[in-house]
Amino acid sequence: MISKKTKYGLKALTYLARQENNQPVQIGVISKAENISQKFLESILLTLKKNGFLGAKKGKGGGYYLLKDPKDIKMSSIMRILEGPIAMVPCVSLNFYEKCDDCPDENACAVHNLMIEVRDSTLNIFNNRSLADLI
Amino acid sequence: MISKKTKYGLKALTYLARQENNQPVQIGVISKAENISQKFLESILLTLKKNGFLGAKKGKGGGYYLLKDPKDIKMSSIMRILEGPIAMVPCVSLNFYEKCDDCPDENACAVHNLMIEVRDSTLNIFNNRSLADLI
DNA sequence: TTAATATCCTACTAAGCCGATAGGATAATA
DNA sequence: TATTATCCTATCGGCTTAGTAGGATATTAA
Repeated sequence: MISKKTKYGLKALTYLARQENNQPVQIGVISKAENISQKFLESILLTLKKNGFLGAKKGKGGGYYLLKDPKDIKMSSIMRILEGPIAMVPCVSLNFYEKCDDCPDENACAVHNLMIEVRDSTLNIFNNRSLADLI
Repeated sequence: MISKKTKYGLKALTYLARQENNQPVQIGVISKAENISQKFLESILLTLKKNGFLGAKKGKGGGYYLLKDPKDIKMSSIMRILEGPIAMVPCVSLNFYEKCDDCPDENACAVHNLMIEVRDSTLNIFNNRSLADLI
C-alpha cells in the first residue's frame, strides 16, 4: 500500500503534466481540482521541488511547473522520492538497502529470493513508464 | 514494504514445510531457529491456524504443522492473510476493495490504471508460486 | 490424579508513522 | 507598498506495528 502522500503527489504531477506550455499552477488550484488538503499538498510539492522534479515561481501568476518533459520522468524515480523503497523487504532494495536483523545469511532466506522476483517485476513497470504514460 | 508479521509468518511456514513427515514443531523451536520473538510468533501462528493453514497439537510432543501440501499453498493466499491487500491502492484491490475519497471517477484516475498493472504483475508471481517453491 | 507441557486467548504498551494543520518568513509582482 | 504565493518549522491526534504479560485451556505422561 502506498501512502496518500505518494498518491497525491502522483496526481499533482499528472495535473501539471497536462498543462499547456508548462504554465505554473498554484497549489490551491491543484488541491481543489484533485480534492487534496491544500496544506498537505503544499509539503508534498515542496519535496518534489527539492528533489528536482518541480520548479516554483512566487508572487502573482506564480505556482509550480515541471522541470523536465513528462516523457523523461520515470515512474521509478518519482516513487522512490515520494514512497521510498520499491522493494517489499529492505534487504532486497536497490536504493534503500538494509540488512535484516533476523537473517544470518540473506541468500539462504526463502523470503529474500521471492521478494527479489517481485521487486524486479514491479521495477520493470516503473522503469518503463514515464509521467507522460499516466495521462 | 511488508510487515515483520508477514515476513516472520513466511519464514515459519517454510520452516514447517521443511519438516519430515510434517511433524508438529513447537513455537519455541521455530522462534529460536529463525530469530523471532516467541510471543510475537505465537500470535502469528495462531492467525495462520485460524485461517486454515496450520493445525496445532497441545501438550507434550505438540506444536504446529501444515494442514496442506506445500505445493497446494499459494503465496497469494498467504500474503492476503498475513499482509492484507496485495494491491498498492485500495481502489485496485481485488479482495480488499475500497473507494478513494478523492476520486470522483476511478477510470479517469491516472494512478488507478498504473496500479492495476503493478497489481497484476505482482499477483502473477504470488499466484504461481507455492510454499514449496520457497524451499 | 496430578504434574508437566504447549497451545490458546485477552489485554496492554512503547514507539513510530501518517495525514493534516498552524502560523509566520520570504520572495516576486503590480 | 500592498498583494500574492511559495517556503519553512513546528505541532498534533489517531492509528499501526512489534512486542510483552499473564493466565486459561487442552493434552500427555507419570
